[in-house]
Amino acid sequence: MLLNKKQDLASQLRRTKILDATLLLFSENGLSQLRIAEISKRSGASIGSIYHHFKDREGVIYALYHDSFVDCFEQLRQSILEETDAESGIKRFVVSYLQWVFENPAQASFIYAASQEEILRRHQDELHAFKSQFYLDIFSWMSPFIQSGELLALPPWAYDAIIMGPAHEFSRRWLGGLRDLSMEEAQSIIADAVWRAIHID
Amino acid sequence: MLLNKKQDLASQLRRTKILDATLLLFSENGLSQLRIAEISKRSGASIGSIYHHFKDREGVIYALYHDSFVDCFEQLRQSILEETDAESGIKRFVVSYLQWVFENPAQASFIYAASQEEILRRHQDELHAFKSQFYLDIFSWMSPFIQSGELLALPPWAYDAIIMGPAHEFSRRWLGGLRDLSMEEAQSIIADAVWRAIHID
DNA sequence: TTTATTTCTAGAAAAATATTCTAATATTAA
DNA sequence: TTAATATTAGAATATTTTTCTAGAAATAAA
Repeated sequence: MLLNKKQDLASQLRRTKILDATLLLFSENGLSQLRIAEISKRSGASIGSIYHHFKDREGVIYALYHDSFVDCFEQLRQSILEETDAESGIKRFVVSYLQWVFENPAQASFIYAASQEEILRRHQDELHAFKSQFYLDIFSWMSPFIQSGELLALPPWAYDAIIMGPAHEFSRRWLGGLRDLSMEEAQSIIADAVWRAIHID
Repeated sequence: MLLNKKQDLASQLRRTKILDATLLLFSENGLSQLRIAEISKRSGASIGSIYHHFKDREGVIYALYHDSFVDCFEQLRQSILEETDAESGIKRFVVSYLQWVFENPAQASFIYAASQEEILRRHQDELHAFKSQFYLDIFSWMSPFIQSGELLALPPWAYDAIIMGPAHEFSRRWLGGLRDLSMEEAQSIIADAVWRAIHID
């Protein structure tokens, strides 16, 4: 009753076209120059249609943020869960994130740009729920290694800062104009550094 | 001929009042809700006066970004240069940054928010010059320790990611609503982690 | 099938906001 | 004292977002 109706498909397609145009325009001119009228022109959707599907400008931005975000997190979650020892898992996590950035630079830039906006406050609860589940999964993977003394025992917030901080910092710079830096080299250097920071000999 | 004229002082004062109001309004409603008309009301400066001093809305944002940025970097530069051994220096650097964030949360938030904007592209050269000088100073401090084998020899970009990444990641979260996390605890945990990541036994 | 209901589209009208412009005032230089 | 420059003020204009109304398309009900 809910799927595969003509309207659903058309609606989904329109939504996708709007978000595709949005990402493209963001890549060209940045978030603050993103204009509804431009999205309309570029996507072929009327202004009314955009507002119908996304409520307002922030709604468009949030939808694209959300989709990109979920895509990235799912890849990360899968990666780490495939590994069975601490060192491979932690390094794979870092490498996978950088790989996602490498493969999806526009989305990655968009996430960083949008995450600075207050937009997210409006959807705080939904985002928080998603992130919480994600961190739960990661934690339950790490937990045995913390118990066994392979990984440092730290307050929960510290893992994110120590494990993901360097990759985020590098990504922001790589995306922001330093794309000639080798992502492959960065993956190995940063993964090694994180491992030194987080494990116990 | 250039200093202490009545006009310079009054002008400086007005500029300061505009930027103070801007920071306050940003703290209350975020960057995207920052309105020139509001800044005018809050600061007592007319709209014309704001445009006279800052050219346009982005000009106001850039000026505040620049001032905050310089303040932070100067404190960091001083901190590390006061230290004479590798471990104290690296740890002091991380701790000082977190301390600056702790003491200037509004400015810190503003820097993170503004750094995502394309605004900075307009002033890229000026910013780049300032940052380059800063990194030169930091590098020349680190250099002997890299030579002597106390610190890892890495490509230049890697130091920033590894040393500052965790502090930035923590700061963003702390500023974004987790202010009950102990900054003191974070300083020690993160400084230790960075040291493990960057030194050679 | 016919009719009613809901979803979607279109773009003009309205509201919100940024920017420009002109005139007046204050300060500095000549 | 006079001319030139810097600053202020806020109305007028331009840009952009958002709302609104009407109609088309799809679905559900009869």
